[in-house]
Amino acid sequence: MSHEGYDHTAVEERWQAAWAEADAYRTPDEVDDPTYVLGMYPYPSGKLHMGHVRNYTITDAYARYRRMRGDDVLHPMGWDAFGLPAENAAKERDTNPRDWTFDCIDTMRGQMRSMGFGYDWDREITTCVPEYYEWNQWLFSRFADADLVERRDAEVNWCPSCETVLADEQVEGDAELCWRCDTPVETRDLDQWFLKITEYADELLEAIDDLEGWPNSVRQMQRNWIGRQYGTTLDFAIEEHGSVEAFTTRVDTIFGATFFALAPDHPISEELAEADDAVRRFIEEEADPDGDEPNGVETGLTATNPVTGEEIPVFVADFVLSDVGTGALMAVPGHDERDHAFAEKMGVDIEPVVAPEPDDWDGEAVPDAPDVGDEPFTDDGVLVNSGAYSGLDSDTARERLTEDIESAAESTQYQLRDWGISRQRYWGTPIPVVHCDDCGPVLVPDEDLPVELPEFINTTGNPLDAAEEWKETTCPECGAQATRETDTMDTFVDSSWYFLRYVSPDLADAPFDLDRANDWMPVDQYVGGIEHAVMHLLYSRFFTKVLADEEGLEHREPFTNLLAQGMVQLDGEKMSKSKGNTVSPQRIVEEYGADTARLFMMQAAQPERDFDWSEEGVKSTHRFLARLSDLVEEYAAGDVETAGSDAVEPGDAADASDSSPDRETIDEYVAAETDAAVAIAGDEYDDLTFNVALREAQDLVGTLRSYREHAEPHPEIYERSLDVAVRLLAPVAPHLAEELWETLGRDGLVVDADWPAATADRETVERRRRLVANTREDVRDIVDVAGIDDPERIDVVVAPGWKYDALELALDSDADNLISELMQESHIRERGDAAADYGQDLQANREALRETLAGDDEFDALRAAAWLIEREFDAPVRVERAADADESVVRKAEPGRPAIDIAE
RNA sequence: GCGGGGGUGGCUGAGCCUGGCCAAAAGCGGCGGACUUAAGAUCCGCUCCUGUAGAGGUUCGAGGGUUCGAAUCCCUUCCCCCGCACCA
Repeated sequence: MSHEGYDHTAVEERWQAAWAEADAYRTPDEVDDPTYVLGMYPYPSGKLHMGHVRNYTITDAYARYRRMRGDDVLHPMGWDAFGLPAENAAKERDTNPRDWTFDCIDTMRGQMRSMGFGYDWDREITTCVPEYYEWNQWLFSRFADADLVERRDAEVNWCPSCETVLADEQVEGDAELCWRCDTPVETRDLDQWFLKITEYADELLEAIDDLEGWPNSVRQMQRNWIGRQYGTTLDFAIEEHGSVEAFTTRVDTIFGATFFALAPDHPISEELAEADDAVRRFIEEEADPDGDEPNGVETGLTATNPVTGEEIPVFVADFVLSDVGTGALMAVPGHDERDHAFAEKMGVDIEPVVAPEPDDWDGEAVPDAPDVGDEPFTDDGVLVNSGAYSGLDSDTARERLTEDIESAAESTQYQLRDWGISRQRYWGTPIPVVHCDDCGPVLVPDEDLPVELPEFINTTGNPLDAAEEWKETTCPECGAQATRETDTMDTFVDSSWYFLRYVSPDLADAPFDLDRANDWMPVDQYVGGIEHAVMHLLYSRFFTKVLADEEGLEHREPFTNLLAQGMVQLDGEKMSKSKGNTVSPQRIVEEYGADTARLFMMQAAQPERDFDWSEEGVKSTHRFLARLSDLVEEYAAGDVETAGSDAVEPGDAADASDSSPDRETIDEYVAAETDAAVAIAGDEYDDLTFNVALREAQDLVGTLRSYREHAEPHPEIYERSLDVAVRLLAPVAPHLAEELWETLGRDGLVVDADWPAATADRETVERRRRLVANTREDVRDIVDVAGIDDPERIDVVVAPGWKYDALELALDSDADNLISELMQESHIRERGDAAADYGQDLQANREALRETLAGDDEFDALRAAAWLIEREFDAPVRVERAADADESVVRKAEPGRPAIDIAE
């Protein structure tokens, strides 16, 4: 037989063609509620990388598994095709973003096909075509109808050289340089379009609790991001400037507020800067919000504490951020780390007003004030030095103070900001707005959508600004001359609802077919990188909720189960182009085949864990597939001697008098292991723990190889087991599985085959395997320790029935004296000393006793596995019942542990 | 700092939820053997220490604890990774 492996290129191309021919992955519109399996669609950057391969292998394997289980499956793919890299690439190559993007898509689609990913390509979507992005515009209008769109001034990163806005991620280093041209980035105030995601902050936060199919890490990251905090707003009067609102979560510490601080860009700070040089100098030169050190400048003003009436100094301080709370805070150095540090530096008073709650506190007494000179006390406790509020616990004090202070009100703050979607770029969805001198910004009417992108103009700034002809239009309201909005949308808008478009990708009069979406959504299993934990996943949840409220979608969450897949690393480091430590999927496919790449990745680790790419591992996987291929080909070619037709059927156990392990017991062993593999692999595929499922499949193949080597396999059992092994591997190695399925003479495609049926109780399987493994190990130990070079015969003797009975009794019994209880059973008592000895063993190990297989089951299991021992030691093995064996040997046998006697 | 996830034998990596069958799967690497003219592939073993009949000892980051019994449960501590963060 050949050990060259198989011709993976030929096999893979052949079955890719066959699948296409058979339309194997098509999900018809008529199906009721398919299992929706989705991988995050890629940005078409040019080529697939290993991260993509892993991501899409996971979804593909799961989709194939569900299909074999009989589900209708929806498994689509598309392209996140808008984005700045296309503009840059177009400039570099002197082409345009559209052509470049479609080239990339063609390449990547081809690579996906060569990986054997089974997508319904009839549902392919591409976000950069007007047929898609017109619905971004339409949705923008619906959001506007629902009062969820706002245009306002915002501060953005601006590169003066590229003349465009940069995302935060595109500003590099502490020096804040443009990622493209290393120009220092400036901030600019621009009119920006926002989607009011904060309107949904509470629901987005609270519904996280019910996302039980999501990893905790992602759930927690979203909670942090939304950052809801309950507290109190209240006014401090600043002389000459009136009242200023501050937000605090610790109004219970207000008696210890010894100064007041304003953000450098707070309106009052800016006002002060005009008159006060020191303040101006601080704001312009010293303030360093990114530094560790809190800096500030005294304004000479005072603020009035609304409770105590005390006048406290007002500072402008750089640790106060204008976008947190109200940009102004009451500072309590006795009970806040940062305020403490600042007070020490500026020489402000530090007063303790909360004491730790004493262990034996009666709920009323006022404890001694703690020493907060060196360290603040930041926990809740009992109020001290707080007038009438002294002696209250922090919680109660917060409630009362919020009630009692006239300007105070309970207030909830969020870290989540509204979503600024304006981008001053070409390659995105034009925001469907026209600016009219008289009417202001006006939405483009639905019937005029889509607003299509004009031809790309290679220019330094925003090409849309340069598209004079395109820009000029008329106002939809008054008909006057007007100009188009030149901002395009953040590409996260595209991806916030693309999973709905797959339901009806060609629909011309709505973004998605509502009835079908109601049936098909939510996505049952979503798989993607952790880098999207917040942005994409939060925006998608937001869109889904808005669509539920405004458009009749009957689902409020888009993704039931989420898997954040781990990274593919090389030598413990993330693969990246800049480090040059990438492994090209294309090379792997050429060298070893797609099935090898897929199988290697899936068996290397749990899908959510990082793992190291290993060329050795790939080779090993490749050899495994070659061995499997050989095994099946050789059988199909009739090169395997199989037992004749007079062979005993499985389950038709050999008669008990025949105690040597015969061929038919081997058949039983193989049949049982096959059932076990099916049951376990199925459970594990369900849980997406492909690594464990595949281990079963690989072990089964190993067993079958031994079977063929050691015995003349029973034709039906052998063929069924080969058939099962092929099907267990089909979700992950689909091409070779098809090839071997055909070789075995099966009808149809394995992709359409049923998952094999088998009943096996996992616990029993594990006990059986454990018994066999332990027994083999014991034989090895004995042979080794006793220095037996060439065993002549090995006897394995199962314990007598009464010991199983005694064990059973011991397990059930709660009597103090087990022995007397056992001796009440005449069939045990009559064993005399042996019974007493065993009884004592049981008594001594009372707590550690474990249920074993029944005696007959142990006998059968050992007989079935005897061939493994024979093969290993090249000696005949007799598996005997106690009654048939020598008493001196039997004595050592216990349930779960047969006696072993080796003759030299 | 807060939150999340980890630390297992030469390496990778299961096991931990649901304690005993765990000196701890599997793969890789290493060693020995079979096959081969040889290499490769394949197959059979070994791979913490001691041991002439299945035993004993010491191990799962460290230290305590619970338990008849801990890689597994609890507490403390150290280290690594990820996310958030002068967040009022």
